[in-house]
Order: sequence, then structure tokens, then C-alpha cells
Amino acid sequence: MEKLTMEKLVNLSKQYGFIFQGSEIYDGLANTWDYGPLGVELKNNVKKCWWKRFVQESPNSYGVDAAILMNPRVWEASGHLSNFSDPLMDCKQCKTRHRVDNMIEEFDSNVNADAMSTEEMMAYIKEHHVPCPNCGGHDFTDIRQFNLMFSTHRGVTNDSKSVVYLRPETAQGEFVNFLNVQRSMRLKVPFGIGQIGKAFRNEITPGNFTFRTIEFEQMEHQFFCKEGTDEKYYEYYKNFGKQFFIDLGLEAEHLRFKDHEKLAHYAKAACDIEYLFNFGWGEINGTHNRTNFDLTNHQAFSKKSMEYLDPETNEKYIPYVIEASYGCDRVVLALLDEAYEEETLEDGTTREVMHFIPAIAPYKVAVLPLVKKYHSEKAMEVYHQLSKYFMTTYDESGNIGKRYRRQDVIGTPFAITIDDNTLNEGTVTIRDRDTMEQITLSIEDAIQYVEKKIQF
RNA sequence: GCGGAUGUAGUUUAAUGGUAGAACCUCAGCCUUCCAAGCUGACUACGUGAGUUCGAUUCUCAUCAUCCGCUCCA
Repeated sequence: MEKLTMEKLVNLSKQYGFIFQGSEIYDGLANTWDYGPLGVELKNNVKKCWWKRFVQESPNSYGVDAAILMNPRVWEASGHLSNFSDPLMDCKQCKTRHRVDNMIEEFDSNVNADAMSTEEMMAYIKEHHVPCPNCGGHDFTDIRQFNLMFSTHRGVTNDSKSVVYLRPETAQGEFVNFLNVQRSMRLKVPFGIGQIGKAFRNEITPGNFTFRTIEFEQMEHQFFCKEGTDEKYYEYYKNFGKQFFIDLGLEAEHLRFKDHEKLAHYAKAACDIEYLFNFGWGEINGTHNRTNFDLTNHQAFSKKSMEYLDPETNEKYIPYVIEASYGCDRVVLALLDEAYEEETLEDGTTREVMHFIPAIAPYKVAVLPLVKKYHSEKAMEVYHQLSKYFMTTYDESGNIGKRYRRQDVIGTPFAITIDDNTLNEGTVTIRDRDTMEQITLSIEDAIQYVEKKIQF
């Protein structure tokens, strides 16, 4: 049953132009997806709503758009070059692959393998005769580090000096610009920096549709504050995030907080918000108390002071950071999941309907001529008027009932029908999909009506 | 990456060692003045490559992709 729903969601997404498999005509590329005409509208709307809450409406938050390629030393400072990789080893006997750190910890739970180097782990395995978890054998390959960062080369030669990485998280773009933003915007701590952008992780695990992909978009907000106030802001952003999701139209019962038991190398506290997808609970947001880990390390590696001088107390300190990180693609997936409904009609047949809040619906309005022969010319005119204000679509194919239904499937909240009254008196009938209310308005009033409804 | 399963139009599917039939969808025409009516017609598919064979969508192998389970996911 659960499996079926995701299958239906994938099919619907493909059928109506929300999401396609990446590189489909070449049989795809695993774990990449392309957003179609409707999907890109949906995703852009999510980003717009996020930006509105986190930057536009926050008096002390500012946006940046940092480069995907960064100086490799950024990843040394952040710890990603050393911590963002898995030590892997193959059993030559049964041809299975294992994570060495897990193998050791399973063998002896008192050992902290995370703290061991590759050589130390290898020595430990030989010394204690750690067996293959699968076949019990002792014939292993060497340990190889599998780094989750994609790397590429700049310049014309592929020598190791020119290696650059595709960022595995957008957060470092905010950290390296902490001083720039603070100075250029004349800011006092606390303040926040928001960013939306792509990140890349070379993960081999397949995901549920767009839930886990190798290229994904993050919406991140880093809030810089003084140590001691960090816990207050951590709680604040956890709840702020939940409210954001509810505002987007996700049911509160489908959301839950999930504290991390195992913390990342940079975090003092971490809490996810999970959404109840058709495949189960899945993380769509994380709030992390990153302490002053990142800025301190950047100070050490870059030799640039990251200290903030409090002008009132003359106190110098490196700010703490509360990170609110949102997987844009996961939020879109959650919204598709939430929006999907199989409606049973009076005659017992079913149809698929998508329910989005007007602010995120791909098309806001469909302009429909009541009868193609008589009203399509005027309807096209109205379409051109409305499309100056918001995403509008036009459909004259089939009959009026069919045109309504087509819009219902893709989640268009408003339909404006052009009839004889439009020709004679200039009024249109506007239908609200969720209330099924029909009201008659002038075209100008209809525009205002919709503009008001699509506010986030 | 390991194990298992699968791959026929956009979707759901049928049949077949002699290159495929349908339904829904879509499009065009007729009809139609408010919620998938009807009629006529049209487009579109054997994932890719190799092998066996006179001939492969069908058999074999590889590959790519998807699904399920592991593993993994700061």
C-alpha cells in the first residue's frame, strides 16, 4: 500500500510535468531528477516562501549566494576532508563490502573507531582477528577512504594541486562570508545569513524518489549569536521551522521533532523535523547548534580573526551559530505527498487531485472559455491580462467540466471562466477549488482577489 | 556496493521465435452555455548493446534504470 502510493506519486509527477527522471532519454543517471514545467514553479514557490520567512521578514537576516566551488582549504577547516568519508574494506572471501569503523565497534563496543586513523584500524583488525561480519573470514583488502565529496579539477591539467570540490553543504558559504556581511551591512550580533543553493554528495544509496539524491538544493539559515544565548535561539528556530511547514500546508500531525542521538563532528545539539512520507518518517529539516566550531576553525586555517567586538561591552568573542537547514527537494516532495488525494466520486470512480495552498501552487489561475467557439478569443485576452500578475494557464480543449478537472489534478486553486457575461458586461466567474465557491467579479477585481489569496 | 525482483506508447496492460492489440490520457474535427457526456479520426511502445538463430520483443549474457531488503545517510 505504501509502495503503491510512491509509485503513484512518481507517475503523476511524470505524467503532469512535475518531476522527470534525470537524463531520461539516456536511461537516466541514478539519483538525479529533473523538475518539469510544473515542478519548477512549485519548487520556486517553496524557495520564495522560505526566503520571505527567513530573510525578507527577519529584520536582522540577510541573504547571500556563494560559489559552489570554494577554496579546498575551506573543507580542511570544516572537517569535511577528514570526517566526510567512510573507511571501506572488502572481504576477499565472500566479496562483501564493510565499513571498517562499524565492524570494529560491533566487534567491541568499547572501542571508538571514529577516533582511529586508517592505519590504526587496520592494525586493530589484524591484532584482534576481527572477522568478516558476513562469512567470518579474515582475508581483507586494504582500507580505502570513500569520500562523499565530489571532486573535480580546475585548470587544464589534472594534477593534484588543482583539485576542487563541489560543496557538500552550503553552510560554509555563509561562514566564510560572516565578516563580509557583518561589515558591509553594519551589523551587530546577533544576526542571520540565509542562502539557497545546490550541494552535492557522492552517495551510493538509492533514495525514495527525490528524497535522497546526489545533487540537491538546500535552504539554509545561519544565526550568529553570543555563547549563552545559543540555546534560546536553538529552541526558537526549531519551532520557527515547524510553523513554516504548517504554513506551507503540511499537517501538524505529519510532523515531529527527532533529536539526534549521535552528533555530527561540529554540533552540540541537533534536532530534525521529520515528515510522515508515504514510505515512513523522513527528515526534511535540521536545526543544529554548531557552536563556534566553524568560525574557530576558519580563524585557525585562514589566519583571519573571526572575533566580534561587542560595541557596548567591548567584549571580544567568536559567535555561536544556530543552523536551520532545509532540504528544498525534500520539502517539495513532502508537499507533493501531502497534496496528493485520491477522491472517490459519487459514481464510485476515483480521480487524482492535488491540494496545494495558493502560495505554492504551480499555476495560480486557469483561464477557461465556457465554449471554445464563442469565448476563446476573449479568454485569450484575459489570459494575457492575468499573466502579468501571476502564473496563469489557458485551456480550451474538451468541455468545461473536463477543463476544470485538468486543473484539479495539478492543483490550480482558481479557475476563471469566460462566458457571455464577460463579452457583454466584462465580468468573469471565478471558482475557488477548495470551497467550490463561484463568484462573479470584474477582471480587475478578480486579479486583486487572486493576488490577496496567493500571499504567503 | 551486496542480495532478490522487474523493464512492451505518457499511464495501466495483452499476446507472440516470423517485429505488437487494447483502455485511459493527449491532439484534431463535429457537438457542447459551468464540473471527465457522445461521435469520427490521429499520434505514440517491445530500456540499450552483444550473442544464439534464416529470423529475437520473446532464449542467453552484459549493461543501464527502477522497485524491495541490507548497508549507508555528520
